[in-house]
Amino acid sequence: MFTELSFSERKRASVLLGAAQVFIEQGYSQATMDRVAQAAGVSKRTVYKHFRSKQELFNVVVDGIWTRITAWSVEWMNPNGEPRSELRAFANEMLEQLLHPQVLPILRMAAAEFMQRPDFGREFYQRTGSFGLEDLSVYLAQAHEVGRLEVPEPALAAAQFHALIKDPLLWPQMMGFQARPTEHESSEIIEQGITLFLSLYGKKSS
Amino acid sequence: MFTELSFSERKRASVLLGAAQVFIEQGYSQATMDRVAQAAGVSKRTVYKHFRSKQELFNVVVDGIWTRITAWSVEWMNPNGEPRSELRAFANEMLEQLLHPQVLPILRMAAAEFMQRPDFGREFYQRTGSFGLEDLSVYLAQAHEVGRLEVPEPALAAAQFHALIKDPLLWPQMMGFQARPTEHESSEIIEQGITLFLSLYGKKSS
DNA sequence: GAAAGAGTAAACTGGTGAGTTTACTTTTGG
DNA sequence: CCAAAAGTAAACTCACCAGTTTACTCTTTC
Repeated sequence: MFTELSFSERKRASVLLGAAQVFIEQGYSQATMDRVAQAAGVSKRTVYKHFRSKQELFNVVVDGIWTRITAWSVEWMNPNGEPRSELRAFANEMLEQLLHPQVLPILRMAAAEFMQRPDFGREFYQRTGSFGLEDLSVYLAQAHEVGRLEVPEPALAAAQFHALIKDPLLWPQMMGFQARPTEHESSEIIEQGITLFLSLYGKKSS
Repeated sequence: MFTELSFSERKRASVLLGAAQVFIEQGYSQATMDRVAQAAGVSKRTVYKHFRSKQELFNVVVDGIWTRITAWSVEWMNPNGEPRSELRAFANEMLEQLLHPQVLPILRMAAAEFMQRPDFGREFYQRTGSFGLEDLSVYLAQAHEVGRLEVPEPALAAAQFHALIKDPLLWPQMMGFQARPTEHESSEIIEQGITLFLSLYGKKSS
């Protein structure tokens, strides 16, 4: 069943959609409210009916995208499963989130924006930093418990694994390269990352 | 012997200094040319005598800081040295560059700016991506040659080591945390990173 | 030491863009 | 069906800021 949206609610949704599009392709300061209204197919006055200011609109847009994207949890990780394939699944899932076409522009704008607003920046990081980091940490601890892995410091190890996968794929994207890595490149990085990771934390027996 | 600077050259230097300061603390679009002139202790007209436009001034400032910072080479790495201490020295040197107080704002502005200018972004990345990556790769290849390490794919391994050190320290900074990591935190990350790295690429004998 | 080139302060131009107002039309809900 | 709430288009206010002009003064150089 579809949720019925009133006329007004539909307009509000249009504004958010248009704003997301414009902010993502122009960045905060380049985006104009006229452009937003145009992209939303709505009058400028309507934009201001729903959102007090450009800044407020921006906050709502970022928050919406961000919530949708970071709302994944990794409860499905199985401590008794074969570590290599558990880690592979995690890595693929993480990349799915990170390389989502809406994420990168948000990260970039965020980096620039938060130069001015360190308070907001901190709160933002709580969510960014995550990207499944805590869940991974929990999995590692459990797998250690169960004897599948040997991970005395799960939090540290989780950060290391995270870095091995995230950095080589995200950093070049952040810094100007726009081509999304090919399936082949990503899986090379993932497999080699896992190999390195397991060389220290894997059970010698397996 | 000091290089003598003419009156005019000194003014130009002031402009660059003031501009660097203003751009770093305000970001490109927030910074105004009046503010730059003021910070430089110079009239606005003089700013425009030396630089055609705000954009040109920005380019020169970024380029200057960037060149100064990335102009380090790692020729001193010794393939016959003890790998752990060679890697430790490399990591410390890299952090020195990365956490330089002028670098972070530039990285952030770059991320935001280059959203609009992918061409410049690419060139920028050649230098960013590096941060000693190539030198590290060469070292690993040589150490492999000499039998100190076992690194069949030096470029890949270099990227992995880079990620292990860079990501956990730089990413939180990028995304809003402003406190520079303590000496203790960094060295923990470095030591654990090296341990993981050597567990796969180190000679079993050593 | 005088002309040319560089610097200064302050006012000005022109464009842009956030947010508002106006005069009107459309949608909604009792 | 009819008020009031919401929407529309377009013109308007107002602040801000890149870049220029003016009417001077200070440095340099020949």
